This record gives sequence, C-alpha cells and structure tokens, in this order.
Amino acid sequence: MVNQEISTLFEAVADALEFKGENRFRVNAYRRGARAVADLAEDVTVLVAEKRLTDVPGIGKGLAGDIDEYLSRGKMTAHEKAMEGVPRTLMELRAIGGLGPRRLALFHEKLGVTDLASLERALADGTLAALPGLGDRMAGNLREGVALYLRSRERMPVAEAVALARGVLAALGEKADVGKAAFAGSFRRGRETCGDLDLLVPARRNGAAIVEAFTALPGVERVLAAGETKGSVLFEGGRQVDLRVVAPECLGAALCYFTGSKEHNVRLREIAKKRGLKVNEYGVWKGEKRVAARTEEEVYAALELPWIPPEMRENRGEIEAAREGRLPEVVGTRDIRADLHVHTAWSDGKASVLEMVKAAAARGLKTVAITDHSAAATYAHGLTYARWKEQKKEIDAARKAVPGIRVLHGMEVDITADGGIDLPIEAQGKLDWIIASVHSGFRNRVTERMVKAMENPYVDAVAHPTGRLIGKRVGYEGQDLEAVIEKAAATGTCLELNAAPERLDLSAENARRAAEKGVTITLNTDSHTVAMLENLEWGVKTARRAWLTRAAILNTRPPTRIKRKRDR
DNA sequence: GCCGTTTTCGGCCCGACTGTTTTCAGTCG
Repeated sequence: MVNQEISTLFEAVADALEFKGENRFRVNAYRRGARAVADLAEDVTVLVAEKRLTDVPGIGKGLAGDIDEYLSRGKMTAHEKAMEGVPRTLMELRAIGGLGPRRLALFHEKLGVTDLASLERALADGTLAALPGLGDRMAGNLREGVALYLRSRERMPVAEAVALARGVLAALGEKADVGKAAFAGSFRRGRETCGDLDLLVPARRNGAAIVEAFTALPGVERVLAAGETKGSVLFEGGRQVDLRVVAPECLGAALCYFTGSKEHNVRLREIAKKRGLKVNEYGVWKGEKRVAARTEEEVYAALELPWIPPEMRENRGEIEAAREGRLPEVVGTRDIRADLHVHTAWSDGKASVLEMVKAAAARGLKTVAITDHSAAATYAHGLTYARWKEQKKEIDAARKAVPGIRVLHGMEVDITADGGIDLPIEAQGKLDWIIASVHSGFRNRVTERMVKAMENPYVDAVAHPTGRLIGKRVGYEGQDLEAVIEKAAATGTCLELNAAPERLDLSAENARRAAEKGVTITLNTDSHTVAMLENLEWGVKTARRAWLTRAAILNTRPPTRIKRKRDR
C-alpha cells in the first residue's frame, strides 16, 4: 500500500530535520503526519481523488502537497531536501540507546562519524569522550548501547511478554510488598508485541527500597536507571522492564499516563491545556490544585471525556469518538459465552472431552464446540469420519455429565490442495459445527482455496485466516485477504479471531476491516489444554483494539442463537 | 508544519533520570 511508503518518507523527513536541529514542532508535524497516513483505513489515493486529504487530522496544506507530489511523480521534494547532507547510515544509529539526534549531529560534525564503524572508532580512540558535555561514563554507556544494538532483538511477542510479566511479578513479590502492582504500557493495551514492560507499584513510602529490590531481581543483566520512584532494567536476552512506584491516591493518573499510547497521552494533555488544566502522572491539575487522580474514570471525567478502554488508546480516532459520545461499547471478557474451537486428546489436545467441557462450563461459557483435527492432519492424529462417530459417545456422555452448557460436536477440517474440505460429503451435514483451516500448502494458492472452501454451505468458519505466527511467520504466501473477507461476507462464513497469543489471527486491524465489511467474527481460544482456555483474554483485548462490539462477535450469543451457516 | 468554543498568528505535552555540570542539555517514554 502506498500509505506505508509515504509514512516511511515522512518519518525519514522528521528524523533528518531533527538531526539538523530544525524547529521541533515542524519535526513533530512530520511525525504526526507519518502516523496519520499509516493509520488511514483507506488508500491515500482515494482521499486525494476525493479531495479529502486535509480532512485528516495532522495533514495540512504542506503535507497534502507532499503526498500529491509523491503520487504524481514518485518523488518528494521535501524528503530530498531534508536528506541533503544526512548520511543514511548515520540515521540508522538512532536505534542505539542513549544516542539521540543532538549527539548524533555533534559526533557527525566534530568527529566525522557517518556510520557504526566510525562511531566505534571514536569510542575506542577516546576522541568522543573528550567532546564538551561528554565524558568517560557517557562513552562507556554508549559502548554498551552499541553492544546491545548489535544483538538487539525485535519487540517481544506478547506470548513471551506474558511469561516475563508473570515471572517478574512473582519474583518481586518475594522481596517487596507489591500487593496491587499492575502492568501498564502496550502490554495492558493488548498490543501483539511489546517493546518493554511497564510495572506500576502503588506504595506510600519506601520507593527507593522497592526500586532496589527490583534492580536486584535474578536474571537482571543491566540496570539502566535506579532512582527514588523509577527503576529500569534489562533482563537476559535484552528484555527491558521499567518499574514506577506511585502513591496509591494517584494510581488512576499513573495508570493513564503509563498505559499510553504516547500519542493518546499527548492528545489528553493538549485537551487539558485548552481547558486551563495540566495532566501528568500525578493527576489532573488546576493551578496548584489536584482535581483528579485516584481512578482513571476521574481523570478522563476531569477532561470531560468518558473512560476509554486501554486497548483503544492509540489516538486512532477514539478521542474524537469519546468527545462526540460515539465511543463504541467494545466487547468484554464477560460478554463471551462460547468457545467454538477446542481440541481434545482425540487429536492433538491434552485433555479429554469431559475435562474440556467441564473447564469451559466452569469458566461460565454456555456453548463449547469440540473441534478436533480432520484426518489429513496426520501429525495431529486427525479424526476420520469413523473416529468422529466414535467420539460422539464421549460427547454425549459429557453433555449428560455437565448441565448448563451446550456442546457442539464439530471438527476443524483441513482445506485441501484443491480447495475442498477434508471430510466426506455425506458427513458434512452431520456435524454441528465445521471450521476450515489451511494447515499445509502455505504457498499454494491459499486465497483461491479458502474462497472455494467458503462456498461450501457446511463450512461455518475459517480458522486463523492469515496463518501468521507473531514474530515467526508472516502468514500464507501471497494471500489476498480482501478477497477472503469479501467472500466471507457474501457467504455468511465467519472469520476467526484466534486468541492464542502467538497467533492473534485475525489481527486487530484485519478484524476491524472484516467487521466493517459485514463479516461475523468468531473469537476462539483454539485450546489444546484446559489452561489454554485462559487465552480468551488476549483475544478479547485484540477484539477491543479492533473496536468490536458484542454484535460483531458470534460468541457473545446465547446457545439458541449460534447456528450453522446453512440454518441462518 | 498544523491548527483555532480564546486565535489566521503564535502557540505547539510533561517529567524522571543521567552525566555533565554549578544550572542544564540530552534522552526516553
């Protein structure tokens, strides 16, 4: 999409202008523009054609002109001008911790640093440390920054973040009183990857002691900062965790502040300022007087806004929606009354049918679909139709043993190489629920096969529709998701939002687009163990990031209203 | 460069920590 190209160019302009020490508000304008274009729901060419470009907040006459120029001649004068005299290799060093635009400019001007090699030379021969405003300590920090940069990893997938978060909380709990500690940041917003973790610890006193306990945790590789109220460390593998000690009476303000996103927070502070107020992590202030701080609701209310769910705080229109009273009532965990994709030991699950049904009922679900793999999934001991019929006895036994939950006896069937489904035709009408999935041939005409599978009246849903594994696999090769979404809408086939933290597939962006096109979303855990039923939380977070309401999700319906495609 | 329920000019978010400094610049989130 051309949106991404333009966004990248604007970001580069911002970096270059900042490096040159230009007006920081102009720099910020390009950054906001980059973000605004990247977040557009439609192609920028459409906006240009309809002359709606300057309606986008953050895009004025200047940036609109840049975009126009880029679309018509494939070049952007503003970008070319900004990049004059700015070595590309130099800008890449921005990723090194502790190295911002000002120091970079200084090193470039005084020491002729143009890339990583020349930076390392300046660090080694002592010329860098001798610069005014620098010293041996600073040089040492930068050396470590370089070392980290060289083995720097990507943002951590949320699946890894969950494990790290649990570990940190457990270990810290042994050393300090962290009763009401809570993670904020992108983790709380439910992003699919986290750059770091932000832990808030409410405490009236002894901030330094808590920070000290934190920085001494096992596994801490490096302490980046340790003060009265803030600690910042790197764990093995370079994973950063920040801790803030906050007074309990301003926990709400701190939660707001540290949950972000940065862009959302900036907007809040702008709104505050226009009302003669000030927002910081300690509260909302009118002069010297604190007017709100205890809860997030109070903080938003002080700005004349309703509380905005953390997952929506990305400055992607939620503030405007909140202001105008049209913030959607996004789905919550308690709204989910069905899990329609669950495995058992009959295929590659670990628990029995009865155990899974009991666990689902215990979680308050009213419907559960047992959907073991089909025969083609040999690696998973997939079920033939004959074995599925055998399984029926256990399903019936579970139905009797566990009242209050409707048990659908379904199957997760493979989509075959020719777009058929891995189940004899005479069996397809006998099942209660059929999910179709691509589990092989990821590079083989996936779009065409999925579309054909959805034309089958017995296929109720397509599981993990893009096949991605966060941080590991981008997904099915060459897939045209738009075509899949269109076919799903046209045939009434559900698309899954798979809640497994390593999948979260559909992504929030794709789920939102699918829902806008009229596709019903089915939100499932794809559980292979009882414990995995808990993953629902991450699916719900993703759904909230997608602004999905109860109505958009099949799983919010009561048992009688969950019907097969051909019965609807 | 963007923007306007104070404004078409003059603003533009806020604080902690660090390392270098005697009062602050740079970086980060």
